[in-house]
Amino acid sequence: MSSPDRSTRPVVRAHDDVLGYLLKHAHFALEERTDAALAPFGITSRDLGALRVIAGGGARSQQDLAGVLGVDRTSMVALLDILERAGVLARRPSEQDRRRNVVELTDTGRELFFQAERAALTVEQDFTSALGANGASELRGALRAMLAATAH
Amino acid sequence: MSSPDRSTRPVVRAHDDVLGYLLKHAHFALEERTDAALAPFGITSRDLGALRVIAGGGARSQQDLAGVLGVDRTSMVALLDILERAGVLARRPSEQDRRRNVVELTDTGRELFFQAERAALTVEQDFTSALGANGASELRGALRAMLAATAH
DNA sequence: TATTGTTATACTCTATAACTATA
DNA sequence: TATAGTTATAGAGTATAACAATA
Repeated sequence: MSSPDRSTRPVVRAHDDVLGYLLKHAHFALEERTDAALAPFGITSRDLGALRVIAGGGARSQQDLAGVLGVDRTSMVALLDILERAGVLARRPSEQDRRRNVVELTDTGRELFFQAERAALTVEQDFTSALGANGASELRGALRAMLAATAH
Repeated sequence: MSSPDRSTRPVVRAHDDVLGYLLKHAHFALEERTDAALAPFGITSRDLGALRVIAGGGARSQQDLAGVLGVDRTSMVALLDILERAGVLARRPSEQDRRRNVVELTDTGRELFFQAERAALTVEQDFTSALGANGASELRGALRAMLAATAH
């Protein structure tokens, strides 16, 4: 009845109504905690992402790996340098195409990966504990659905 | 019976099982689309975030504003410089404390904000359209709940 | 002496271009 | 000629330190 403008033109949105804000800060908070949990292992959450792809056999070369991780191939070099120097992984030229580097985890690297992954998983579970039993998987499902629907 | 390891030590997770990956890419995709939709207005999604806080009256000084947005006060200067030069907002010394700058939207700035916000909202709605009627608000609720529970 | 806004500087991260070795 | 890895360089973004005005 009065103030029809209230419903026509909404008031300024609060921060936590803005999806971009929520996604950004949720990601930031989770990454912060994950990095803290991974610090004892001497790796970051980004390193763990690379190790996960390598461990899963999802990349046949450094360039593949860079593509999957969404980083430049030149950035990949330094990232692998550090992990190789730490004895976590090893590079060797591919036998099919000697221009390519096959990247593999060392034995200690594989062990490190599984321990670090377990630590990261614990952080995730703690992070989503407020969502209840099904909430976490529903959240993942929603995010997956959005990404799938908007993939160009 | 065979391969009990399969259930004890899970196989390497797929990318889209990792919450951090999902949050990061969802945020990135949304920001990309929002920035594209805001380009005709000459602002970015970060600018819009600042305009939203200013329009909502949620900051009493540049430092306040920087704090709310989670950026450094020195980074705030350049951001406001651009928007002020564009005639979107104006700075004036506070009457209570002349060290502080009160930041306010100009008339054209307020109009720009509402139009840009409407465009951003359309992008959000399109982005979450795969989630159905309640899905989007459930997603926001889940993200809000996580952030609230993990706020230190 | 402490604080706000500002500037100058340094540092990090990433992207671009050029080089090598292989194909 | 084209591609994979590497290196060197430059650019954007951000943080750190120092300065002027005000409290």
